[in-house]
Amino acid sequence: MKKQQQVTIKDIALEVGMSVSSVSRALSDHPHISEETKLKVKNAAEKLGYRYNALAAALRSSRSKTIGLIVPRISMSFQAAVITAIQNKLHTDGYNLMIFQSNESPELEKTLVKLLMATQVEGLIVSTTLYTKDYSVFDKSAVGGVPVVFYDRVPIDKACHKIVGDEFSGGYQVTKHLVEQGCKRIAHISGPLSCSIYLQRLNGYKEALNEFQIPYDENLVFFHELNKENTLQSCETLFKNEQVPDAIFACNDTAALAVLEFARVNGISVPKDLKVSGYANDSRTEISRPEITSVEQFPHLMGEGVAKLIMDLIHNQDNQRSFLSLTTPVELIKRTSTFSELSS
Amino acid sequence: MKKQQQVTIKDIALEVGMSVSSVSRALSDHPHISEETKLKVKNAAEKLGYRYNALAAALRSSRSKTIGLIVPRISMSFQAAVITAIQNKLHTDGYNLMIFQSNESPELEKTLVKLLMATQVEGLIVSTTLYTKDYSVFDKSAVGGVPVVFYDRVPIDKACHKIVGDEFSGGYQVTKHLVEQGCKRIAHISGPLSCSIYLQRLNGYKEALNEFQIPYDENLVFFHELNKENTLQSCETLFKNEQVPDAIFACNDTAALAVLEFARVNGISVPKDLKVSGYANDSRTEISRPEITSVEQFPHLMGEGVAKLIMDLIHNQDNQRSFLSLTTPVELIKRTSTFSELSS
DNA sequence: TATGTATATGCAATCGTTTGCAGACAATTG
DNA sequence: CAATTGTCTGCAAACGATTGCATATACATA
Repeated sequence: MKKQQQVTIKDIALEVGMSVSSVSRALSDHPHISEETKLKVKNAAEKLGYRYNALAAALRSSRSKTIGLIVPRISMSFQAAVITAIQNKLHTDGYNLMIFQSNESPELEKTLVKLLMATQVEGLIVSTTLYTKDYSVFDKSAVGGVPVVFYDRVPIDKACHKIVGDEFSGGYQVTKHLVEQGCKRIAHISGPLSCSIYLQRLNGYKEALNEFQIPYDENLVFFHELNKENTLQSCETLFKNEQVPDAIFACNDTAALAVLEFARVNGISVPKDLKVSGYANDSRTEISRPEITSVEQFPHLMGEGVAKLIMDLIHNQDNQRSFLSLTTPVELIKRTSTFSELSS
Repeated sequence: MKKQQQVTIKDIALEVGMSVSSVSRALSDHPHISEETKLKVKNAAEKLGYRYNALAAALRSSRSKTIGLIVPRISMSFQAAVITAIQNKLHTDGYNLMIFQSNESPELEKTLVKLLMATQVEGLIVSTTLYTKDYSVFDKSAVGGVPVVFYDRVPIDKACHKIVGDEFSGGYQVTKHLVEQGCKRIAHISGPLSCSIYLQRLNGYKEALNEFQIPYDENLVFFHELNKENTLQSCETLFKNEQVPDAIFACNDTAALAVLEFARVNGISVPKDLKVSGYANDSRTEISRPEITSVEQFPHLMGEGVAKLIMDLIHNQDNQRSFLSLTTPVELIKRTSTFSELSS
């Protein structure tokens, strides 16, 4: 007694005394089949315990009804929210989502692309690792013409379909807000510039500085993975100088929290002596004391945009030669970490 | 110019002047093929831009190399961590994971099971919704003998393969700790008892009360989804009585945070007048002020256990009639939300 | 020389669907 | 009544791999 024999449409055909083709059509509600037979067939299917074999169908029709997604990690709350939105939307269109995590490794990312292509996905959705530089695996030729949509972290300098948050504006708004709070020496703790989002936020930061005629000081800017350890390290460096910063704009909330911890340990008062902003507006920003100013990215909006776009691309496989790009809004959420006690 | 023609092993066979069977075997490193031809075939594959079609292989061999997973939502940090562990482990074994979210809906959960069965997964991993009561879709007959492993939230009163945290112990430890801190009226904010974890934690709670001869008072116990709104509501109720609680044991950290908020708003001092514990030890517990006592569940351990178990079950499809159950440890993490100021 | 063994390859069926085409039959039309 | 149309159903060839079995060759052994 091993693998119990599967019930196939052939068995149903035998049961109701019809051909497999008619059974197939009956099950998929083909208009050329009479209601009567449809009912008969469906009942027989039920009775025999038939289970549809999507694999066989996909093979024959070369429509797998599956979309692949590659993301650095699902544990980032922003990503989890985007993915959920994508998945829900795709589900209503009868598509499944195959989710893989690259763990920030470009090599693994490459492997996963191939893996997904092997499973015959009809579309590919990608938010790249921090270090992805070689985008050749995503080339039209490499993916065999399967549509690819990037979101959030997208290729720099490469035309592609993409949906991104308005990172420039986010960077700009945070910085401007800090300036307006009276800050003059605004440090920026950024991720690696190989990653699109950090590049754009940096540009926004520079733009705001420029607008207010504050010189860009590269001693105030750091590029590294935005975890706690690295951030503490950067704070260390920042506060070793005689000229200490009066604000720190960190590029995610984990980093902002680390800054707060540093401040606490070193007796620096936030927001009085140091103003701190994060980015992404994850749920910890509200819980922290002080609450942390951050930038909301509306992951749900982005997810829906991604899903809509990929479905469009799949359905209009015309000789699509141009690329679509959508920018979703951001919103600065001002909280106590950036308000001087006077104004609060 | 539509769907560009796929390169198949047939094309390779043509190219190198061999049969498809030999090509197939060469590509999969079959021992009966000479190294020489293997090389020749692989080069030709590379040259022609061949991409393996996992669908076709799965259909023929009836081994899809895919495992399905259904989880209430991936945005819970505990779940994200478990999933990541599972996925990494399965990947090393050449298996893919297809992740679906039930959004706490038993109906959707049922649909997803069928969907996954249709895609011919070789195994199914499930953490149920809060309200799943009908487990018939997971019956051996319903899933066609595909192994099913439950984790975290598992069927109550139904023999099955499962991996669970030591919820009883968690509930017991939290309660005992609160008693030892001098609490006499310990409220318990629990999830619905249709969900295994809450049932077990409640039992642990009762056990500890019993041990210290504190009567179980059902006015102190609440059952509902553990979101902020519900929890605030329960606090409201609790503090309307003349006999207010001196501790609240909430069954997740979101609820514990809501309790803290309630306390803050109502001028109740934590931990002095009210001690608060959460569960799951998510990253917010450390950030909150006061920091929240919680229970670490070691999601990574659980994930690895799940992956190992499902692989075992797949590889030993013997007439397996008995069920395996693994209980992973928990650890009480004591923080300031439960320490009276005297002892701190 | 006949037999046995090991190594390398090919034949052809098979997995469970989908789908273009053709055929059967009834109903409608001029 | 013949011709046309419409409705329903069946045939058989795919889709792209895997795999049991047979075969071919070479070499060693009795």
